[in-house]
Amino acid sequence: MNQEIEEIVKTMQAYGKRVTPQRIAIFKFLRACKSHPTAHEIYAHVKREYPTITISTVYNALEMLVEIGMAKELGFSGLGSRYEANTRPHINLVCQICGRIEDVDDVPLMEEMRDDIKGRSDFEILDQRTEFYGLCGKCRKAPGKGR
Amino acid sequence: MNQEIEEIVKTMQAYGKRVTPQRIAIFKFLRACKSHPTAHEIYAHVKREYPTITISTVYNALEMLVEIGMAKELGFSGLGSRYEANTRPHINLVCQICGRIEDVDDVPLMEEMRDDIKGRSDFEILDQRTEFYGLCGKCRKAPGKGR
DNA sequence: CTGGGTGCAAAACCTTTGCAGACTC
DNA sequence: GAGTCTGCAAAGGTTTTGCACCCAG
Repeated sequence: MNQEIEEIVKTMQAYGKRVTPQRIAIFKFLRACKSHPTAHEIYAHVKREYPTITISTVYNALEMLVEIGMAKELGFSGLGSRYEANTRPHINLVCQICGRIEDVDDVPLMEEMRDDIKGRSDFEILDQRTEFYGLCGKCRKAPGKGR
Repeated sequence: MNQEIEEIVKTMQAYGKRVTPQRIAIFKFLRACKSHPTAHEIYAHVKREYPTITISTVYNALEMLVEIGMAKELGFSGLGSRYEANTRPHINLVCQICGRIEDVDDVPLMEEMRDDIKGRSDFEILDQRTEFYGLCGKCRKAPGKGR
């Protein structure tokens, strides 16, 4: 953990961003939490430690984390955005029943696809997002147990 | 065009949905429009032909189209959702300057990736979304000309 | 005719903005 | 100390909801 915190502190400083305890707390939660939380979920969690924090501070911090490349924002239909600290290219498996999101890392095909697109168009790729929607293992086995 | 309309009418009927002129107009626009419009853009366009239509009817129709598999909704951070009638698996290239979205069809790697994920996890894949973010050809050549 | 859809208004929700005071650097 | 960030309040924009009337089946 300390190592990760040092990394984020250095990155923030490199970008001229100020290191505040609220920002550290938000990042720590995002890093530890595998569930791709919404801004409100992050807010609810961090509020335990910093009861005076507001949602606007959370949005502010998240925007900054995305800007310096330490977080990613995933916009979904209607439900608002979810955030994740896994910034390496990976695939998200989104369960349509329980809403949970699993990561799948180390997918060499993602790079292949990137190269394929590069060869086909004059689009300059800077970032990517790959998602599969369906049913996670739990929800397949336990129908009707969703949110 | 008539063929496509017949197809959507049949599909709607198969799902027990009512076929209204507003819904046809919305679908026709979505089918013809390559720009992945927002609900408001669709509303603005269809309003020319049906001046009494409201945004809630548009949302209603779009929800139905997504439900019966004739349209897809792409949620983005903050800016609201965009809709498309291209329901085959494809890649979207999203320009971060001008906001335009290009489709890339016929990417066999998408299927390979699907199979790869199937082999790795017990997640049942029903749908997918693949996007690359960056600069489209025009915006690469003409910097500062964005929206 | 019957139920679903449209259109209207209002509400709900998420996110952004403006600003005074606090804190990092 | 200077300037950014926080916290508070309010606004903005998108999407949803409730309901009377209307129309497709």
